Amino acid sequence: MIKAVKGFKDILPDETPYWQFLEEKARKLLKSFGFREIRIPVLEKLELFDRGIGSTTDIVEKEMYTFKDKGGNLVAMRPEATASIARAYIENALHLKDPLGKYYFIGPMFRYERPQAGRLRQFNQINVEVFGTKSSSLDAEVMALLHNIADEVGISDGVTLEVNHIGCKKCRPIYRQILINYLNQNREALCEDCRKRLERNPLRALDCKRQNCRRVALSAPKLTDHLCDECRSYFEEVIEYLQIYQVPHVINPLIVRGLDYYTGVVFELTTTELGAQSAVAAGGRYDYLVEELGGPSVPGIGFAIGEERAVAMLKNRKKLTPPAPLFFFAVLGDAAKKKCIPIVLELRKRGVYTEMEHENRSLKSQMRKANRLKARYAVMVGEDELEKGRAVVRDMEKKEQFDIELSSEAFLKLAEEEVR
RNA sequence: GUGGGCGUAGCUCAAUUGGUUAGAGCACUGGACUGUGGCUCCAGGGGUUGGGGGUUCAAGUCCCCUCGCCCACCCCA
Repeated sequence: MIKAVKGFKDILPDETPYWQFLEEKARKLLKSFGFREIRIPVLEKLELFDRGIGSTTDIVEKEMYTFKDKGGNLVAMRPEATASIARAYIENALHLKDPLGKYYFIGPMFRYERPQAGRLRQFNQINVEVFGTKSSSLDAEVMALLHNIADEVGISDGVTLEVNHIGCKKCRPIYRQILINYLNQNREALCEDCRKRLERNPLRALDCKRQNCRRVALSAPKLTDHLCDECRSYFEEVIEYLQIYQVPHVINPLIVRGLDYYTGVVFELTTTELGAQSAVAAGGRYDYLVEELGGPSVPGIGFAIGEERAVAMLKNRKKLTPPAPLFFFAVLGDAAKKKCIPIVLELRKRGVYTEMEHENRSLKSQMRKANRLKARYAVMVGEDELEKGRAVVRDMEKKEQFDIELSSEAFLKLAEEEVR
């Protein structure tokens, strides 16, 4: 048997209603917040992620699906969307055309990791990005959007929005040095990985999950205490605006992003419902990304929602089922079938979900199928009905039956009554 | 990449210290006065017990290898 590739999963029809629900709610809110959909390719030049995400990040170092195409170009399947969207923004000179710069994208990402609960090699994200504006109220608004999506989907009771500020080009290097000095003093207590991080990306030692490292991290100099005046007041404003936007949140000075392009405000939507994975969504400001990718000096902010994770939470609290037909046409014989097809077709054209039996099975088995599909009405048409030009309609819920004219008009009328 | 756990029917699971033709529930198909679902009853289809090798008179059960899945580390969405 040929099976799917490790870490790649089918999303079966029983599950897609949850995905549709999530995406519909998200799209609705995104639209009302003024975001427009953008669609980016799966494949990009490797260089984009190297420069965008950072060549020393875990994602780029060991998690990318990278290969040489037949033309000899080094390409990679996107491990995240922001770098691609920034590339599209630059390539299409959207900074000159689009006064808002608000985009969203829904699609799969690829990272070569060991799969486990809440973690796959192909996973889906809802990505939200704003280019061109740096403003504390906008930052709060973006988080408000995230909070509203969680709320609308019905999972906000299980999540916490954690916020932090990781400094700018000026103050981060200063803090970085202070942190390096502190970590060096506590070098003995750190795990091997964190000692490596010390050299390459000391901030990430702060969110190491090992006991000892956590202890060191907790008493480490706090980034928020070392922000420059500009960053500090900006962060204070963001927190103030979060209150005005009525977004529940906590400040967590240990939040760090794993991607190099983040600067300033960063945030995570976390939960305890997903095994070892805690982030349902995460994001932050990336004010130098566009410029670093060769574009104009344009700031940005965005976040990504992990759809699998959001869906898992949704499933924990809501039962969604596939749509059930309003009519199931149980036909006895070819003459009946031929008579019903135009009616079924007309109903479907009018948007009424209608099923019809195609195998010439017994009425009993057709009724069983109607029941299994949870059809509201079973419509029985056999020789008698053909003669009279009327169909027997059984209301499967009320267990009552009656007969109506065998015409699309009669069924449409019944369908309309059902809507009311 | 490193650990740990688990692989028996479509699904959830049984199968005494190794011991007859590997069972059950659910699901599926058909039937219970021939044109009526759900409940009940009856019957039926469906498994080279993940794969390979070994030990044994005898292996789902023990040993080895291999593959797969899950969980955790790590990392993150």
